[in-house]
Amino acid sequence: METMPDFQPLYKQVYDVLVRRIAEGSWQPAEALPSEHALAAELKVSQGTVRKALDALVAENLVQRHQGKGTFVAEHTQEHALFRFFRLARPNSDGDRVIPESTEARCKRRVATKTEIAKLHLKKGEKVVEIKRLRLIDGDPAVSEKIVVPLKLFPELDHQTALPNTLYSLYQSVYGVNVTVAKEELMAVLSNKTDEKYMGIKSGSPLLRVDRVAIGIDGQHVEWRVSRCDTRNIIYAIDIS
Amino acid sequence: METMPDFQPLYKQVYDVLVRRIAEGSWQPAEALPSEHALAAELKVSQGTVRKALDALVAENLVQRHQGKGTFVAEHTQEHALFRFFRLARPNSDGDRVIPESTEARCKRRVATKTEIAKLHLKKGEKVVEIKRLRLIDGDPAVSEKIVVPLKLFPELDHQTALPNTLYSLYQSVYGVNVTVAKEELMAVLSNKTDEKYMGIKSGSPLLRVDRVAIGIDGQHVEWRVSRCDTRNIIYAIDIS
DNA sequence: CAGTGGTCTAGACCACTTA
DNA sequence: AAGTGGTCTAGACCACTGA
Repeated sequence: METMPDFQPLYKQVYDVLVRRIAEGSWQPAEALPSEHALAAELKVSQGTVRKALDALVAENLVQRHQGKGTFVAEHTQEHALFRFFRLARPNSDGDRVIPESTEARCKRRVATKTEIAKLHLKKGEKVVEIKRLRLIDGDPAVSEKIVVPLKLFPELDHQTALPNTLYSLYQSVYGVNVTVAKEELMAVLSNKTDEKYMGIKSGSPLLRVDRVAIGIDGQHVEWRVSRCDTRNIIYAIDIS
Repeated sequence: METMPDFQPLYKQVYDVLVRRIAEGSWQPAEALPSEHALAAELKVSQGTVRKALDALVAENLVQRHQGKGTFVAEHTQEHALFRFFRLARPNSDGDRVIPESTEARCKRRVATKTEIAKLHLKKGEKVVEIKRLRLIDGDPAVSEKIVVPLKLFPELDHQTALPNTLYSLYQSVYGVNVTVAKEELMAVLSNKTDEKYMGIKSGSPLLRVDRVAIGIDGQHVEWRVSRCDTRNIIYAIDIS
């Protein structure tokens, strides 16, 4: 194991190499990495050490292993890591998550408000794109979303045709922005005239207000999102473990 | 490694043994387990196998390792893992958690209702202890709690003098019950007469209702708890990462 | 210094997949 | 049958703690 400039554990070095290669796209999502033995031989370490590095990658959901088949770059574009950020479930569904279907969005481009400047760490006068849309569950209005993102991160986002049901995959594929972390604040509020108009809810009904700031891989504040949920149709489910 | 009735991997068997011993209280919280070598010798497996079992225990926060010192049963009695289960924060506090102080509790012992039988996986006619109490933040009512636990897990709980602010440490220290996992469902509701009476809230105000089932180390359903939060005083904060 | 956890190896064998 | 990941070992050495 010659040439060891750093003072990292070996498996950590192997881990770093693999992360870099995956980030560079050396292996396409859903295609297989070299076998553990092959990597061990190439990197001049033992299979156990490669294995430990891969364990970490699996824990972070960057790769998936399938016994007898191989190790694959995870495509967490779909389903997968998505449910980390969408924690809604039908009432009495024992926590099985659902993502309510979204309807046509209304987009606006404008200067950021004071609140938005604070939430997204913007400069005064910076522009944002605001997206409003409704989500349905079984055809009934369940969630109204207001999404605000910095225009500079997502140029022309407001001119995108047909926004996907979950924006985070669009952020990643079109703009190269990876949302990795989010901070949410939940509170109960009463529905107002707007809710009444768009969601068809009696005003004065209770709504669950979810205020989320999504944060990117470099710590940038990527998105501010306020969801107002009618918890008769959908609840917010959390597994603490 | 004789006598191997099951078909579990060795490290999993070791893991199970250790979990059982921790659950039985063979080692008190905050005291050290035998060393990896000692466990390996006793259980007739290699140190690496013990290590892998311990890795799993660490991942679940049941034990903590300290290089050079030893491996310790986690005491998530204090501060520590406690905030895993108490995710309340002051509004605009940037997610810094607080645990509102609890006031005098009202205890009752009675037969479980249908809902409680379902939530806690009880048998018909089984007895439960119901605890109701209010939590204050800066002297103002913030959360009302209804806690229901099986009497058989916590005999005489209703006669305990002075329940602690956080019950989970009592469950652990007095009854040897470790809460490791919880499932929560959040929804918005309107306050009712009872809320009005105890929390001094106008009826018709929005409340955040948190429905939690706490689950023990062996998967037992340990506690059902419904908290009703006045989110003007306190919000529910989540870090997704 | 002895004792603990942390890393690493080389090689063995098992379980699963695919051809 | 060959190739993959999954488990397991015995023993080595390193890094940290505390007497």
